[in-house]
Amino acid sequence: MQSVAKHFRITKNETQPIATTYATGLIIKWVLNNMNTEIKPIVRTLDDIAKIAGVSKSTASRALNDNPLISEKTRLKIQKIAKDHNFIKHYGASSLSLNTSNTIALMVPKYDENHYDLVRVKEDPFFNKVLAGILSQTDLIGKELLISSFDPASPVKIAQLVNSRKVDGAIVFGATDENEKFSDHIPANFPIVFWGNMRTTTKYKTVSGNDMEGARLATQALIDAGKKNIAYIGGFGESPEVSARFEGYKKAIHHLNSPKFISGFGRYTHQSGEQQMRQLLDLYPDIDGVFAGSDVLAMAAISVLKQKGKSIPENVAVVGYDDIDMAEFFKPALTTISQNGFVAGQILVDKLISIIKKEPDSIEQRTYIDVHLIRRESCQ
Amino acid sequence: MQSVAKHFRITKNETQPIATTYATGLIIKWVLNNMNTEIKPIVRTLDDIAKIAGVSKSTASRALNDNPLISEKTRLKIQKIAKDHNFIKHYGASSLSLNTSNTIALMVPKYDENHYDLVRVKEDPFFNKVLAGILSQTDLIGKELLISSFDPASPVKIAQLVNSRKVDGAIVFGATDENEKFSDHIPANFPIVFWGNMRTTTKYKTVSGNDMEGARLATQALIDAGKKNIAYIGGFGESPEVSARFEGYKKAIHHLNSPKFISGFGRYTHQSGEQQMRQLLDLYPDIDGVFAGSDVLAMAAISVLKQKGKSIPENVAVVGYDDIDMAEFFKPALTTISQNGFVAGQILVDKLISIIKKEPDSIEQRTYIDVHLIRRESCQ
DNA sequence: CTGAAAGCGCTTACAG
DNA sequence: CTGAAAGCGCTTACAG
Repeated sequence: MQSVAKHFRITKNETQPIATTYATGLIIKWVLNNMNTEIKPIVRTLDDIAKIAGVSKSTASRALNDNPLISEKTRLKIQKIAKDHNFIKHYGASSLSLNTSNTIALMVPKYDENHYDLVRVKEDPFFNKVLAGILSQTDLIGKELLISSFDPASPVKIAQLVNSRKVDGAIVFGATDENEKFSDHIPANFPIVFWGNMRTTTKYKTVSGNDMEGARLATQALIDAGKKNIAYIGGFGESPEVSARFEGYKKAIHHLNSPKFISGFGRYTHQSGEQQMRQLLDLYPDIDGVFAGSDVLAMAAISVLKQKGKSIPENVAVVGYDDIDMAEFFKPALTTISQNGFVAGQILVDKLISIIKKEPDSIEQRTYIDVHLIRRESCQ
Repeated sequence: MQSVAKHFRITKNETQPIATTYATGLIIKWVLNNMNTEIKPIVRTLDDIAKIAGVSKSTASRALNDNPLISEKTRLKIQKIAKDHNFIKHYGASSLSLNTSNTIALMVPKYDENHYDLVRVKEDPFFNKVLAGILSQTDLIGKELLISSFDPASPVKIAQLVNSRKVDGAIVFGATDENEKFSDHIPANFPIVFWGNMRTTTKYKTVSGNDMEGARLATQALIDAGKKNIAYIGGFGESPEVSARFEGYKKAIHHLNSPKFISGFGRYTHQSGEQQMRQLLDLYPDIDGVFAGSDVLAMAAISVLKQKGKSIPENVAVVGYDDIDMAEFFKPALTTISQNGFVAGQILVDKLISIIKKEPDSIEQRTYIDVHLIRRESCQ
């Protein structure tokens, strides 16, 4: 059935069977450690451990799993043997027997709507923070993390990964649309949690930033700084996040003056930010405040404003969004909205675990992470 | 043995056994789809598929694995049945039988030497690019990726993950020291590849940037721009990368003048860059060129130089390293060294797979990824 | 080209 | 508190 090679666990060096001896019922496999000719037996399976300890593999299994049925003496003895032999059990066998993987998946979009390959992973600094939070939390609770890309146009891969029992559930990034593809392949009670606001009210559980509130805070900061003609750049319909930021801006501004805004099509690029700011200044030369939907856009806007001879924040105050690392060191340092991505990652893991464990009481449909205004030079 | 719940694959909705019928030897499990009361049978195992197709599970297994023994007619029939029933095989069972995981690990350091938790994941934009390259390549060759943190002081976790057969091998980030811990737990022929230069000549296989050559190119660009008093900031011993960059600088400069450098202790922070630049100007006021070991340091240096009334690049030219996204939009746009992290990720995967497959001919001990000079305003 | 059977290495209900 | 045995769902050498 299996090849001979299979009987030798990868160990310190190229394993090489030299002799097979039967002693006290235990098959001892000797291996030539070809670096320093040190010879050591290989312990591969629970059965090997059991035979060394002189117990059954049932007992060995229970001992290693801290099953209270086993006496402390026996348990400690077996655990010591396992440790001394660097025994580690076969994950696949465990997973087959228990029908659980002890692993969750992080699914990242292979393409976004503009077909940029893995752009979220490659270019979004916020992704790093969330990933770090997810990793930290999975580590804390003793789970492993699989990371995999998927095509938002055919999310069946997510369902397959769970159905194969390779993972117990999935955190899904960057799917902002609950399209038919999702609804068709993935039921509402599937062990899955989304990062981000969905474009439509969705049946799936989500964790997201509070974009509306963040945008309101940002705009309010401009109002509090005494600004009266406050514009918005960053688009208003491309994604739920963008829509929510635009709504937050309008909410804060409605009693002041009519909204001044420019739609930023496509991505949140520096180039687009410069172009939007120029158009805005042409249309409304009396602007004295700008809320930009991202820090990159804010920096682009500031560079245009400076070119036009405006001083920041005296003539025009600017507030960004995201609090990227650069925001602090930009001249002028950027006032912006910060969301704790690390905490978001931790919450995503906890929420997914609750869903997997079916703890309906503790699972809210929508979880929002806090937003904070970081006040720096560009608006104070 | 197993609970009843185990017999119901997670499916469109909360699974709920309604009746168990025995028909033509096939146990048909009916499930009430409680959203729309649609009723559908569940196909969980190869055996189920085999019975529907009227073949043995041996044949079903071979057909789904495209085994050429099976006739095309039978194969297509079985594959269609599997597809129609959204059948996906149990990963753990497959893994146990084949003793392979079809998965590789990406190990990231939980702590660096200064005990910053997951700083690499959280703050290194280059990590994103490498991760995207790794993901893209594992996807291409049909492997999955597990990402896990480890404590560099006890890398036994890496060996355990491989020995449990949860992964077939590992890409290790951010371990720049081959300390005894590594040597003790992980043999030279272990299926593992490191990102980065090791501090000492190591027995392990590595992929890394060509830091010496990058630094030489950067310094040469300053020389080519006619600069004579070229300084270096960025430290010279903290890590192999930093050492190599310092060496590259010295190599390019040796015929020109005596090296001028400041050690940057600790992390490559903006604050540290400003401090180093101030010290350097105090010591050598006649500096006309600066090679900074990172773009962040270069930006910090430029901000200090501007404060001191220097114009860039006329009075002092500056070259950075990394080509972070911001480098292009900084004023002045930064001349810098670029390494293709995405390609590095792809190479890491290919190299690890070669190691796993034991293709000694095609595996070089050290692989260096290309470095390029990106010429922008700060040095031209 | 196909099938019956053994095996992969765990876990655990059952019996003692 | 411990063990023999069955079972998890695959794969494949062997026999036909």
